[in-house]
Amino acid sequence: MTDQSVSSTMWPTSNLRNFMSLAVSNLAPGKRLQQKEARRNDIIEAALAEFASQGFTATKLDDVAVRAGIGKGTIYLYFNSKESLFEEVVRCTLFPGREMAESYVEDFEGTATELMVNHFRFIYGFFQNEKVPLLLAIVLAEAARFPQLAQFFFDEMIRPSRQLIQDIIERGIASGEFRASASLIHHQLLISPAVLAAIFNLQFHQQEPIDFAVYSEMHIDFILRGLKA
Amino acid sequence: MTDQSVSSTMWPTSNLRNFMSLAVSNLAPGKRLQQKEARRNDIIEAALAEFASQGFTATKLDDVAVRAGIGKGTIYLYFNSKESLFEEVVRCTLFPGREMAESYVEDFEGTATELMVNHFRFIYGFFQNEKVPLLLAIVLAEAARFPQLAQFFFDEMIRPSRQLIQDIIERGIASGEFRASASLIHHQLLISPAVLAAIFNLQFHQQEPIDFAVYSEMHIDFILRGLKA
Amino acid sequence: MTDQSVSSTMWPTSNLRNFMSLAVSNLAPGKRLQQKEARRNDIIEAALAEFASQGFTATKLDDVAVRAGIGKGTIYLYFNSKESLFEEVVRCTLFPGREMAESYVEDFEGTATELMVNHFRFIYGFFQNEKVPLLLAIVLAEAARFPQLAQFFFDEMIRPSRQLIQDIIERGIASGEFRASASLIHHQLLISPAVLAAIFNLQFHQQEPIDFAVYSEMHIDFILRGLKA
Amino acid sequence: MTDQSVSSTMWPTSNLRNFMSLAVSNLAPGKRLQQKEARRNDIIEAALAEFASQGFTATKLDDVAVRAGIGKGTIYLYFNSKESLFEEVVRCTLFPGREMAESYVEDFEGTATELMVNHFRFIYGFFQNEKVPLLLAIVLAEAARFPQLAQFFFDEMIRPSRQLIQDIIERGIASGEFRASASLIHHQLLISPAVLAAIFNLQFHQQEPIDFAVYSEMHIDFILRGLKA
DNA sequence: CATGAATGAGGGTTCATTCAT
DNA sequence: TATGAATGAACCCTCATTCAT
Repeated sequence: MTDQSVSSTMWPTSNLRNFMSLAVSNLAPGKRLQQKEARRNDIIEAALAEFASQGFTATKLDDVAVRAGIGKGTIYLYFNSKESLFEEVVRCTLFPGREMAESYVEDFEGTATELMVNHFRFIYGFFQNEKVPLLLAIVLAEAARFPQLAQFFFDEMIRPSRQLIQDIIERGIASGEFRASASLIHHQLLISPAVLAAIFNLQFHQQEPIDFAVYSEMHIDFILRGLKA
Repeated sequence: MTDQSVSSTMWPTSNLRNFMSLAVSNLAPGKRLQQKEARRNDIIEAALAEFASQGFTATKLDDVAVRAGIGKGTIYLYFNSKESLFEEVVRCTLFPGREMAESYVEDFEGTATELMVNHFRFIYGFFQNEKVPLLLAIVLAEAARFPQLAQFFFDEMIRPSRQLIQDIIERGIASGEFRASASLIHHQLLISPAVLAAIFNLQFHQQEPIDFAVYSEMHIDFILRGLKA
Repeated sequence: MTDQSVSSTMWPTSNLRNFMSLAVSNLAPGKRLQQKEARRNDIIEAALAEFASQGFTATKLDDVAVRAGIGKGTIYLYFNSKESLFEEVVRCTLFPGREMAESYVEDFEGTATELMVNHFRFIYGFFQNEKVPLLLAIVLAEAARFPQLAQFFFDEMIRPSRQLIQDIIERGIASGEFRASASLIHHQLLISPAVLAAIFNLQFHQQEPIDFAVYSEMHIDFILRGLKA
Repeated sequence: MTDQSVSSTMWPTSNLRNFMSLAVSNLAPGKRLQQKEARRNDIIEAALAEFASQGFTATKLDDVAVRAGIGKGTIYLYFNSKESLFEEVVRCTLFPGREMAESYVEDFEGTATELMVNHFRFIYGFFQNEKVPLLLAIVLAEAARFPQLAQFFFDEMIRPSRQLIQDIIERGIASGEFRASASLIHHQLLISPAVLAAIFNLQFHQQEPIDFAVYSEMHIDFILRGLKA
């Protein structure tokens, strides 16, 4: 195996599922505001579930309302439209992962190899939350007709994700762990197998589920083989 | 470098665009049947264009009919529903690529390395047809709501695609070109970067188009690094 | 009385009600087209009834469809929106009157006084069709929020109406029947009592209906007093 | 000319704009009641502005509340429904004009001609307040669907208005200024040009605004010609 | 008294599907 | 066989009205 040296600092993937609720429920000034915030979260959570199972267009706001246990019109007290609700769902679901990854990479002090390994383990952990790949699939499929969403997704998710990986690669090149030509590698080369596997696992799990534990380690091993000096 | 040794037998990517029309216009018994077949193809081609640019739900059968130059009701003489039309479109668009790839791999007589290189060059050539990645994106996003389509897609596209790659890998292991442990590699590890890059190139080409010529060679190089003995 | 000299050529007000149907049912090429045309008229007639009794905003297209004996969606085969349907209703209801008046004035060969008298008798006859004043009231009330309609109404109804009256006045001045300063008179000064009386008669007929026969002659007499040399 | 003899006692049109506020702020028993009354006026004023610019149906109570600087629910502490609020707005906007006109006519001691002239000058001054004609237009258009409003409007505005004009006419006949047959003249004959001109000026001012100063004097002149002995 | 969050019926509009011609 | 007019269910969104705080 190539990933021998991988060490200590593992990602606590177990609590990834609580990202969203943690992220939104800040301290609230008054009781009224607190409730409003809670209600807003209810809607986002219900919408997430509906979008994930129905796709964007096929999702009915009625169903979102029913699932959230509120009236149909209430949604419009919190969001301007179905589309902006979807954007919020994407934001709330995907942002926490990005932020955690960013701060982890920044603070990490081990070797680049270790960091790369841990970063991808984190990614796989994040994708375990089945909503994430579903949203990714929806965005990938419908981005063309929602330019605003496409821009937002590119700026806030794709670009930062690329930056992280490039940073890690640069660090590895500087330390002599990775080959110099690795700086040219497009980050999609590295991350695509994780994204697609997550999506496939959802959409085709009836046909043939992928064993993420095995798949992810093989992927990481493959990456290290491709990068090593 | 790993990618220099690639040789001779290149794919004639230039005529990839004609796949579909070729694939569908099979021999027809009588003249009447021939016309029916032609009409059916017109519809599929028109539907492909619409599905590709609008997505599944947003595509209107009116527009398909207009583009095909026929009446709206005529579509229902050839297809039972919008959904089954979509399935046919997927089938007709993706099958030819599979079949060409299969016969190519079967007949190839060079090294496994060469074959792998050419196979992926073919895949990238096939994905150049911009309809293909869009259909993939749609299938990936909506598979959950079209179980029949998901099953068909898995059986007819994913499984054969995996088989091909595994065959090539086995051949390379047998010849000593690839490491023995490569037989365990999931084919998605190898193919995902091509699929996702194609989709990204469509949905985010406004943000940052990928140079396929560069990307594909880098991808192939990366694969060979990961597989080599 | 001032209107003594009024003579012969009276307006056949009795058939004013048939304007619309006459105006639209042109000869139709094929049977299919004929039916489409008929259906279109059905919708306009139903819409006229609904708009007249409910006003623009309060009119439900469901009700229009029910009254026309068709499905709700059918309306959109003939009109782009509720607003454009309303425009068509206005056009079909008010145009015939304008055109008849124009050709009558042009062809008339008697004195200006006679012409003025007959013109206003025609106007009162036209307003007997109770739909007309109702549409006028709606336009007057909602024009501000439908600029397109306002423009159309001004160009096609108000301006031509003014032109007719000014023509008659000029003719009377030339013949010495009317005072020279009458050329400065705004046409609204002359026509407003007819318009408002028609509207009042509809909206307040429960309170105190106006006897049009008496009112119109008094109005005409008043006009002649104000114009005479 | 007929309009030169108009004399002295002109209407102080300058302060017509303050009618409304004056009219509503009656003396209030206690301080609490005074505040309630003030709040009520705020709502009416805000509603007037909204109704005038949006029409009845298009006016949103949210906007009224925002404009009044109060909560949305508060409106229902003062009015039973949107409709009754509208009635109150009409009442408060149109009443003051009626009352001022009535007392002016009653107290006037000059000739009937002078009185008629001044009365119409007052009317035109009153209509300068752009809210008035808009409310008139709305009432005219929607009276059929608000029978209660129609009745109120007829009793409180139309009938008194007619009475005033008939009084002036009678006075003129008695003094020999007006022809005897003038007693039969319907008051709408005289007042319609003012009403419609005001409405037209609002709804079609983009197309062709009417110069009220000129128009009103021509109208008055026309009336005197029609009435004179 | 005052608030404003919550409601849910209802409207305009779309579009897959049907069927008479 | 082919058509395209007709349908009507469904969806997003609005807003007058209510009521717990």
